[in-house]
Amino acid sequence: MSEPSRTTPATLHDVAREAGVSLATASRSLNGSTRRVNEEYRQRVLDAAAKLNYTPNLSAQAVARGTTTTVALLVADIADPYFSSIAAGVVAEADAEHLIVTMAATERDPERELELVRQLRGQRPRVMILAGSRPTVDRTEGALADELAAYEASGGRVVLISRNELDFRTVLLENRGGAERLARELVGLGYRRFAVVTGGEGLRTAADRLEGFRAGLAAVGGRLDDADVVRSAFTRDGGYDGARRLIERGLDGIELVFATNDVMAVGALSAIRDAGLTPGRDLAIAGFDDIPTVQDVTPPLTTVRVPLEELGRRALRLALAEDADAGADADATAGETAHPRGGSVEAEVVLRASTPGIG
Amino acid sequence: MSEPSRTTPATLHDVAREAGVSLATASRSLNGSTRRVNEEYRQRVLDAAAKLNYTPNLSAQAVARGTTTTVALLVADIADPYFSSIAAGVVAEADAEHLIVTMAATERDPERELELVRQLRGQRPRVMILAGSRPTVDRTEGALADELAAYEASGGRVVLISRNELDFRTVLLENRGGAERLARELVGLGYRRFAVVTGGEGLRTAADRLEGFRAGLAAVGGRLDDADVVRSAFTRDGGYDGARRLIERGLDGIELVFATNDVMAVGALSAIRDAGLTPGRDLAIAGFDDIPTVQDVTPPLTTVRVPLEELGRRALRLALAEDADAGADADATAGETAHPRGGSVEAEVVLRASTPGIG
DNA sequence: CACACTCTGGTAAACGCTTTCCGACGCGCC
DNA sequence: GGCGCGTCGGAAAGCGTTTACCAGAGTGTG
Repeated sequence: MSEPSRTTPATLHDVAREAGVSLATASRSLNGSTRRVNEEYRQRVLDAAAKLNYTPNLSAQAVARGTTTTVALLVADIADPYFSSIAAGVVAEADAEHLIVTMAATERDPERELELVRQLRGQRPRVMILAGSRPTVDRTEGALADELAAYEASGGRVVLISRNELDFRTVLLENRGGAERLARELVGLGYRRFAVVTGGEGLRTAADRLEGFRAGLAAVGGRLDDADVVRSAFTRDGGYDGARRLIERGLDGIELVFATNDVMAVGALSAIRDAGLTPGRDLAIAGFDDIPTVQDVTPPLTTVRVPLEELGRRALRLALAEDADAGADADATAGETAHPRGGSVEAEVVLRASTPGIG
Repeated sequence: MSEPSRTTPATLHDVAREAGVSLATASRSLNGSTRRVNEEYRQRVLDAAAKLNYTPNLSAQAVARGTTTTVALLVADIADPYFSSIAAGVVAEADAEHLIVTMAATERDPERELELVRQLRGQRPRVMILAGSRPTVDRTEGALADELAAYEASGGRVVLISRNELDFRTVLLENRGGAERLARELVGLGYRRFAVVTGGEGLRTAADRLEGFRAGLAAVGGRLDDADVVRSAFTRDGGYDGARRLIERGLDGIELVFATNDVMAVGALSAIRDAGLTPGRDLAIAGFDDIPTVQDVTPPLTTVRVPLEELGRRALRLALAEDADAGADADATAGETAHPRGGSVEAEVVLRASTPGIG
């Protein structure tokens, strides 16, 4: 019991010695090797490992096996409910697969994103998941694509979430379709004049949602003037700011403002209220994503539900599934054959009190 | 240009060969070694590395150096704004220190937490941060403590966030004090009869907040009957449920309900509204944490502001700082000497419309 | 009873790095 | 001109694993 509190963790070597077997046997007993080992030895090893509180050194295993159990996840902002929900999904699924996830935040900066990808590549993660879209035009895009391609060439798997601008496995969000249906439903409720508060710099996701919304309105006779599309940061404060500007400028008949994501919508909601208007009555509002919050604000927000956590799970599954998929030496002249897309996660319009029926 | 798209990432060996130098020189050129290397060689190595798109294999470095650049973060639930904000702080700080953070979710299950700690230990992370308290009484606590102690003995650093029940470095949240001041302020506004909706199973954080609240009330003559403390899950739905039960049972003079965290408060808010009451007027409500959402609900929630992201940053800084701190061989007979605490992050009462002045 | 198998332990060679140690070289000094 | 010293490349020994390969034992067959 006078354990001298050794300062370095037990190594496999220690376990082997303690159990009186060779390194190889110890290794074989402790992990799922194809080789069988005598039950007695096995037990001895297990006991020794328990006694020494042995944990395999993952780095060493990675080096020896030439493969890690890591998945890297890149999001724009961890505190944003959109991303944290996705992350929760990724982590949950990873856990089920005994994978470990490392996370980094791009802070919506393409340069930073590129930098992080480079850095994360050093981990040799099994898969790399990039969530959150980047500007539609962006001068680092080529570099990012190259970096990711190099990563895939070396056996890694890239999955993009809701950003189809690069040619990799992607789980798509039905941004366009969801927004289009939302537009139709809103017109069905009697709304005619719309405004949009959306993310700045042409984020792909925002652009798709806007486009879908436009298309939906066009189909059923809703009106959205270009002047009534205001751009701002893709955040809560951006939403607040956008709505404020809209109101200050004069609503001039606008009945409903569509914020291209819920955190913006929530900000917009507060802006509306702060302007002395009653959201829902004086000015209706709708968002996109269905983050948990929107059920608890007043009025609850009409939005387009996206199964965010499922999005994350799906992304990881897609990355892993393809391992089987890759199968034969698809390596050869695959050439132009696009990567298997992950299909699209469907979005569902959820009408709530923020867009009461009118007329 | 007929690059045959090699399938394995460039290794240091490749770089050395390409540059026409030895492994040692290549290694020395690419990382901050103490040894100087001839500028010409250095440049050759750098060029070769760039040309081959070389990224050092972090696992191999870890094995060779005997130390990683990883920090492990354990939270209860990634999608919960409380934890995701803390995580954002940890990640931000880690990034500044060129550390990589790996994240896992305990899902509020002590067994799972213990399991994760064991698993994560395999990574040999430089520091391990545990956020979120666990039940005050819990039969796995001893095991957890042992596991963490073993980890520290092997050179790792444990930091606990807002859970002082174990003897490790800790960033404390001023739960008790904050709640106490909140109670005083509320009584100052004219409230006398209180109820509390709090987390079940005796979570430490929840318990401290309740205790502080009680103490504050006691000091200034507020009334909180034991029967008016309802327990539920420490989540949004738990808050909803708790408030609902309270209301169904009959308010009987209760003027204000204090939810021991904001996500519960938000749930409670909805419950109040769903019960046909007007929050703030018929029943006031206050929370704790000041998560972003509470400014956007109606009415905005009175709460106790906690700088969550700072909490995360602080935790990591504490872990790293102590490296210097540990200094001499504090190893010896430190014995009862408590770990250096990280001090307490202060909490500030924020009064909002959900608790208007009365009387 | 020799022989070909199948099993299963152990030995040692990887894996991709870092770092210690050695030795070559250039320089200043007495 | 010999010698001590400082500088800097390279060879090689690790780091903690896994795994290819070998060897010995047991088993069934002709």
